[in-house]
Amino acid sequence: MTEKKSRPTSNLPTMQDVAKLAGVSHSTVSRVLSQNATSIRISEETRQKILDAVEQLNYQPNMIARSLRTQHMQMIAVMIGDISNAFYHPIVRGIQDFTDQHDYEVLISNSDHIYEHERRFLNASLRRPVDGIIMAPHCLTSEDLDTFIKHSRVPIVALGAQVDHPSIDVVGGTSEPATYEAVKWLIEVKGHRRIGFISTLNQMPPGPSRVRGYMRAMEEAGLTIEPNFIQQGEFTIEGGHHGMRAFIQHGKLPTAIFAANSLMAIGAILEAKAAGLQVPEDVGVMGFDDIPEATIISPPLTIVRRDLRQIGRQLAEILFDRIEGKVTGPGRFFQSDWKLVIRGSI
Amino acid sequence: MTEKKSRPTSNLPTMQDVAKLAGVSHSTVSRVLSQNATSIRISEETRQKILDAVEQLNYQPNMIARSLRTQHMQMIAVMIGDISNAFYHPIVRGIQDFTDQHDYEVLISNSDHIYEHERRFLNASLRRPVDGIIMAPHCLTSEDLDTFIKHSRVPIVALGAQVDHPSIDVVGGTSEPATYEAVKWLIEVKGHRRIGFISTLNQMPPGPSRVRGYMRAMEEAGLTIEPNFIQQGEFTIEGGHHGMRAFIQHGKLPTAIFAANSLMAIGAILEAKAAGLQVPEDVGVMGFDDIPEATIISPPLTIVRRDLRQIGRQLAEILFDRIEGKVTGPGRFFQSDWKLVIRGSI
DNA sequence: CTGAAAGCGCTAACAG
DNA sequence: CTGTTAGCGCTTTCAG
Repeated sequence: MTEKKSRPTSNLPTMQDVAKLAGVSHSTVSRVLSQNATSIRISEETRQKILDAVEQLNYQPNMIARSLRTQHMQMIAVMIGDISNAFYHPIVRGIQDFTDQHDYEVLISNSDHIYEHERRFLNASLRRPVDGIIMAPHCLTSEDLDTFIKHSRVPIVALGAQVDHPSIDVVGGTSEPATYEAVKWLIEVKGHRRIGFISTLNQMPPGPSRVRGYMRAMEEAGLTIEPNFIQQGEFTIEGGHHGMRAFIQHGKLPTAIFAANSLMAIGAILEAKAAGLQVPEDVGVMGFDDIPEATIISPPLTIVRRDLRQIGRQLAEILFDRIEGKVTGPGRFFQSDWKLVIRGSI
Repeated sequence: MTEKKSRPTSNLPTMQDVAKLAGVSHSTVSRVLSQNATSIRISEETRQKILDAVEQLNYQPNMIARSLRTQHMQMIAVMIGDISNAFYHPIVRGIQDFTDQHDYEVLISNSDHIYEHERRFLNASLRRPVDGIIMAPHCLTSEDLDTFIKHSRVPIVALGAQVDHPSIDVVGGTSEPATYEAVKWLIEVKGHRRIGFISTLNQMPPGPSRVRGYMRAMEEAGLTIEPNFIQQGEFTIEGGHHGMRAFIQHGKLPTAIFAANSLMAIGAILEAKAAGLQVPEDVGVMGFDDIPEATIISPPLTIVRRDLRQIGRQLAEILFDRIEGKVTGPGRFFQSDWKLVIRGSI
């Protein structure tokens, strides 16, 4: 009844309110507030009036309206596999280190390594146009990505070497060489000859590359990979349980087991200990990636370490190169560093 | 040069494109696409034409434009303390269980328990108007929240009993009673009399409530809390190291130590073992909240368990009650359930 | 049942 | 230096 204007969709002050209070036009307010280095200058007097009004009303520009106009959201979307997996935490942190500095927001999705979720993520990023995408794709085919790219110009950076698309930047490529080096170290330095491997056996990254690294090292050393040397397990603690159980049931235990990630390695150790085995005396275990759990488990896990937070920062940096137009052209590839961290588990 | 229209801000098809292709007006397209149960009906023929055009162009409505119009984003903001803390993972998952179903997006921020970050979060939620907020506030004062609420109608649900604001829903209230029960159990069932406690000593939740629960149980049992029984430590593994080290250096070790969260409990166990102590023989340790690390550590941790994923779902549900207008009025309070899970560490 | 037209709040020419 | 104006892409009256 007392309403005068149309529906007051929100009680937030708008630029108009600020303008009215300051006695100027809304575009002047806009100019003061978005002080992009346009050579235009505003008289110190009006500027101050406006700033006062802003203060008084606690005005905050509406990002939706701004986005609609400028066609960018100040927001990137990040798809990780699983928020519960500590592997992703430093990566997300690294990304946020960067986006915080650039005043961008981060939308996080879990794919759970499910194809449908990965597709949904892509579509959501289309509908709610984000300025860039960082993803750790697992199931997405090159075609999916292709279709997406055709429909949208949003730059994408992928984590993991598996995405093979000419206009997607990729950070990764550590899986094969790092696994190779690690297994080689197991053979040459630690003297193991019967080395087992736990990984998923499907085609989803990073399983295949790590298996390849393992096989290359074994073959180069002239070691035979016995049929039961490669056991199946998901990239979780349970996967590790499962893999180790399979080894134990087979009877002829390898002397060392390389697990394709550290969660599996931990599961494997837990399972071995539960079965009354000593680690590393009866069987050594090695993992991939340094997660906090690696030093909680006893014995602490020997692992391949990458600087995950740095990788996160790098992902963001690479993405922003494109968002800001500093880089155009075909997708680039960045290989991460890694090193062995030797602890007690092998 | 070949451009006809103004700048093609994006190559995404718009509703106009669909309309043109289908030979109708864009408002008709809108009506077909946002099939809100308005009694208005569209002829099956036009509808099909439009749907075909949508399909052909792979059209996805632009959420920014829609949001500007409808004044809601289909998005909620979640502020957690720290993405690396496993405590938050099932909570975030629970929230996403709910939002996925309702087709809402989730914006995640870490506060790192830093006041400035918490304020920034609130302001960001104002600028980019989200439809609702779920937060685990640590440093924010009631005044901060008050100011925020005055400026915005966005509903807020807080995790933890510490927020005392009449229009914020709260889920929590487990800290004091659960700690009390746990310590009581330590005394009555396990027969401990010298029980230590590790927590932060500042006023930031959930420290104080847990300390209170501990003190109440001790006092009720007529047990004296010796000066060195309460040790300082952050809510991290390092905090636990630190606390346990303090106990050890003091010489007179309690027989049992309750750590205000499980990360600290793990740090404490690690430190005790490093010092050559046996857990639980020399000193028992108990934690708060069931995180995966609790069963990786040896001995596995005895803890207070809450159904964190369920709490996440509940948070979202409570929030949506308000987003959808099903609930209005003063803030409600929801107490979570908990129970003791007895494992090897005490 | 469908089209025309009016904005949501903001930015960015274009005039003055 | 500042105001006027024209949209960004969509939803939603209001006419027809």
